[in-house]
Amino acid sequence: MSSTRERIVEQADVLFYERGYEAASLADIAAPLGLSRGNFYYHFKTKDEILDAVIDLRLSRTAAMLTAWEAEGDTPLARITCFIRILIRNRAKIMSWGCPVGTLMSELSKLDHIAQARAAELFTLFIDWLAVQFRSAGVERDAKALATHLMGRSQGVAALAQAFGDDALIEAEVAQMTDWVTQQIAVQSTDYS
Amino acid sequence: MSSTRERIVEQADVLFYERGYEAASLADIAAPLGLSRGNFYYHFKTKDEILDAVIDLRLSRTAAMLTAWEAEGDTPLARITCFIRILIRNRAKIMSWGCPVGTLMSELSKLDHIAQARAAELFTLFIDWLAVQFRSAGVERDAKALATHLMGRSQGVAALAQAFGDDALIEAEVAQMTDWVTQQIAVQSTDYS
DNA sequence: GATGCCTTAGGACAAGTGACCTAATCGTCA
DNA sequence: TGACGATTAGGTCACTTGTCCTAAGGCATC
Repeated sequence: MSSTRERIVEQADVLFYERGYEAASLADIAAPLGLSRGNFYYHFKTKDEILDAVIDLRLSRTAAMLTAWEAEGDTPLARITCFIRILIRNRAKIMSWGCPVGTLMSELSKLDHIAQARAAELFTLFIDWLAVQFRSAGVERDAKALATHLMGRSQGVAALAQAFGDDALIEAEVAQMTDWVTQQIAVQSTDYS
Repeated sequence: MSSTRERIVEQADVLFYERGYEAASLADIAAPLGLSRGNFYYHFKTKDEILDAVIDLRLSRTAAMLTAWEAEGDTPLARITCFIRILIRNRAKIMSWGCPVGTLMSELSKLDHIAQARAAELFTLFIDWLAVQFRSAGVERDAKALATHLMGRSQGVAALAQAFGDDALIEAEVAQMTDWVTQQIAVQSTDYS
């Protein structure tokens, strides 16, 4: 039983990603749902409220994905690899519309939108989780910096993939990122073990 | 003597960067120039034509900057460092509005805009130039891949800087990128010299 | 001074936007 | 069945958008 409100949020989530927040109109969201444009006001007072709900949805989905990765990988390296490999798993979407987190952040920054800070939490969610993984791999000191670095690397790959639509580029960079993580964990554990 | 057309393009360049292509209206561009909105039609038939002119402007400015770097640095490493350090030189703008190239590409992708391909040339310009530098440093084989990698790294740093507005993050990553380049050049020249 | 071209102002236009209201419909419970 | 609250459709509102037209201004040349 998906309520109308939930369906609106899910459709908005898709269109905000594929077209951008501003370019996606309420009519665009309403049409595929078979809803009239006007009754949005019952569920949401403004378009910004829909954006808030979309960010909430993404935050909870991201959190769920991260906990799923905890179970999926039995070593820190395996879990971090789950993160890296979303670039490959979602490569088709990324080549078309970029990273959902990065492109939203970018647009909200230019609009000076209030939701900017909440959208940045999506980044924080990933980075904090990665830092936990690095720490559990024995990297205590630079865990946060390594996590941020990895997040940046994946953002960069997404940006270039979107620009060039290049499959091979993604795979090459993913391989490099995996090597880098392996090396970081190895170096640190020999240093401190 | 800057013609009205040139002033329009320069103002559009700024606003397309700070607000985005769609969000920047013709009225926004006309107002600070003291021009009436209507007479844009004399210089440009459509808004898309203004975008083309802006991309032309950016392409020529980028090309000029790259040749300036050729003269500025006397070693490949010094020249590549010029590239890396634009992240620091433009850090205030980057933290507010991201990378001009990356954010434009991202927006045009979502709009399925025809100019997308031409905007990607901005990336190519940088990458080709970087590849030349790597080659002249003795790195023959992977020059293109290293150049692309470096471009991606800087895109990632810009994305995170925009999200978090963090000065230290930029400096730390810039230092890492410089180290990485030094290492790549050193490794290759010992391999092949 | 008169001619003619380059340039500009100002407004009109249809289309689309988010916001908002009201009347009607639906399902549920008494 | 009747009533009531939750939900929706349909339409209006003021506003902004890019596009486009027309009349007038500016300015050099003859």
